[in-house]
Amino acid sequence: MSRRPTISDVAHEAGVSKGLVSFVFNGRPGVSPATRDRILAAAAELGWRPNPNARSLTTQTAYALGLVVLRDPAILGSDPFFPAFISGVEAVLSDRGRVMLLSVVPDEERELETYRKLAAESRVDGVFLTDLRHHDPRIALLAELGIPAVTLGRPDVPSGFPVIDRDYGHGITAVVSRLRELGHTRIAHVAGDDRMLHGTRRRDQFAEAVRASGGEPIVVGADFSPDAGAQATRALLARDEAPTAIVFANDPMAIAGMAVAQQLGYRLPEQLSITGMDGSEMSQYLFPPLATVGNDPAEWGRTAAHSLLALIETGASEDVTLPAAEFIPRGSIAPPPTPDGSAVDTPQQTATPSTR
Amino acid sequence: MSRRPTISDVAHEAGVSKGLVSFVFNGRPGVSPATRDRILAAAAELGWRPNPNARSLTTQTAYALGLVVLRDPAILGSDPFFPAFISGVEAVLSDRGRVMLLSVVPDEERELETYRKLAAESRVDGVFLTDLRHHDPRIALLAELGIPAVTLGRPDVPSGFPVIDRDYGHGITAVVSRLRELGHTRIAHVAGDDRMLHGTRRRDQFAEAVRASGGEPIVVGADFSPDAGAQATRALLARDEAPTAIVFANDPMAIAGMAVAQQLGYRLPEQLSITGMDGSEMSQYLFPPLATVGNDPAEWGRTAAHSLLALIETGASEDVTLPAAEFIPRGSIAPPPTPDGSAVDTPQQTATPSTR
DNA sequence: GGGCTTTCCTAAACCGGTATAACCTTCACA
DNA sequence: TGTGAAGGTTATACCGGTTTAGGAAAGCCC
Repeated sequence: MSRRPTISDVAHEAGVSKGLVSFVFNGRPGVSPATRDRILAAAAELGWRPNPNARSLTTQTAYALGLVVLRDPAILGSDPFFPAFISGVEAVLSDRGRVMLLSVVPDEERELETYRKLAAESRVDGVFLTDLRHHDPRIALLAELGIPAVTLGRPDVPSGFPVIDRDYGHGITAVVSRLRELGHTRIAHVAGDDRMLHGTRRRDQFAEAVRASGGEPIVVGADFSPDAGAQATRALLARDEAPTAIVFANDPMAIAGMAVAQQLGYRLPEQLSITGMDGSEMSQYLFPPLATVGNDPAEWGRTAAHSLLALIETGASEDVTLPAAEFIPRGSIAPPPTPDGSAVDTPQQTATPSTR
Repeated sequence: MSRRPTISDVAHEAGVSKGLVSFVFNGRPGVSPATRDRILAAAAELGWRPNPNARSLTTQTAYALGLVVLRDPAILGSDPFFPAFISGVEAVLSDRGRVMLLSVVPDEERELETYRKLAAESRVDGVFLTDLRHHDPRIALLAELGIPAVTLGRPDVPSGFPVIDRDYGHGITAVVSRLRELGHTRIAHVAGDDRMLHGTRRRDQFAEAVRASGGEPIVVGADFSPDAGAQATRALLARDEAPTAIVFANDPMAIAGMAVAQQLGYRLPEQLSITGMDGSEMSQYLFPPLATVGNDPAEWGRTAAHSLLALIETGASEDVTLPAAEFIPRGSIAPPPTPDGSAVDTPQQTATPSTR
């Protein structure tokens, strides 16, 4: 209804000048305790809070952090990372007087344009860089624009920004070890998007883990989407020597892969072991429950937010390493089918008569 | 590196006063075409864009819209609605000079506090109200704060805000009809969160559809989370007269429900039909593919954004009805098991010997 | 008691825009 | 030829804060 109170209203109410009110709210010394209390009381009574837009003008601070998500809208919904990541960021921001500005863009051109716009309009004090790509153009752009940033993962280009990272290879190695222990020799990987750093890294870590255990990695490319995951699974299972275990680069692909295998008549996990990555909430509610590698997006969010705020407020730029990713074993893995038993129990044969 | 250009820089560069530059960028008449071009050229050369913070001061506009999401962080990740909704909103906003401000809060207290803060700080010009609850306190609060809003769904309390809605009952009725056609008589519903309007509405629409077709609805409460969906499914299948079809109030619960049934030894869909709601991307990549009711969150986003902008910019407040929700039939439904066949093929019996 | 700090406070400029009143030309018209 | 209107432009106040310079009052010292 009535106009929002301003600093002048508070000053008038407390019988002081605007400047003093500002001093109090910025915790600056040189205000007597008595007046301080009077000002705080006046502000509380009027329900006044400093207007960040006005503050921005003089402080050259936007009181906001940005997140620009480049996503094919089609596969956006199946990715469980962002909502949890954002809630982690928010948990930190809510007490720090900053808000989060979110943008979802369909392609790289719009993405870079969005950063330029945020910069030109002084909308944000810093940004989170997620889903790092190879030779990611955002790093140089943000450096040029002078916008502070933190990267989720270590870029493959020179970057002065703090890095938040986690040893994900640890979990991947554990997956492969466990599968080898169970007796699997033909272990395949359905990889994520090759343009993304964590797509190829997970692929490399998988390959390395398999080789380290004396095996020969089988890898087929995909892009983190359930659709690609399903196609890759179909291709793998159509091979002469089909793998007995498939390690998917994320949970949505693994879920789609499980469905493809089941449709082909595979009994899971007896005839095919499957694992996912990223430890989505859904994974434990599948049948069989999906073994996966934990990731904790909310922890990424909290940590990234702390780092970014530290960088902005104090200039402190320190890399943070999150705890190594842990393998979460569940019912979707088992020993491979025995070679002799496979004759009577070939999945494709039992599958053929099925109705769909 | 160098200071961001200001309107004065542009004015100086073009050899005119600040006012004229402002006129040009606000599309006001009374500027000669020649000067107009000169000003635009100068602005382009300097890469200048009006600073929204500064504009806010005089225009009393924040150039931002807000979305406050109240979510138990634990179930945040499994909900595919928000990412797609946001991308729909963004598609509209990106050309309109406004950004989206996102907040994720863990409880109602923080939620309301967040709205108050956004208002007191003039952070947003309007907000989206999603996940409407019974007697939703946000409606009155926003009216009191004077913040424009649009609601996704029709509130059960007096509200002057525009309503974006979709006849979801249409899809639910289609689901029930189809199941009845197939011969199901014991059709159950695993309901969503009772505190949410769409939780109870879907439940009511289900019950009504079943009764209209001459049946007796079976309903068990849940809360949209996979965990609750799994528990509800277990409870239903443990009944003496277990349902032959289960209609879940959203896809994540349906996925969890499918897993529970499969774990109990049910062959899907022959022995149990299952449907979801909200038409998530994942649903089609399951086995069997999950029949569901479409929803198109991105369309909600685009529409809500248009409505909210119209309300803010022109005061136009018109309700919008999206196309009725359509049933998406898929492989997860089939005729119920025949009563005679059920003796030899009782799920629990074949399940018992299974290893886990 | 005069000079010097210190403490507490105010006035005013400033941030980068918008909005308004006023000004100067130019031109049409009587 | 004087007058008024229209078109194009500038000067300036203002939005709601922060920041700086400076001033009044009180305290300290010798």
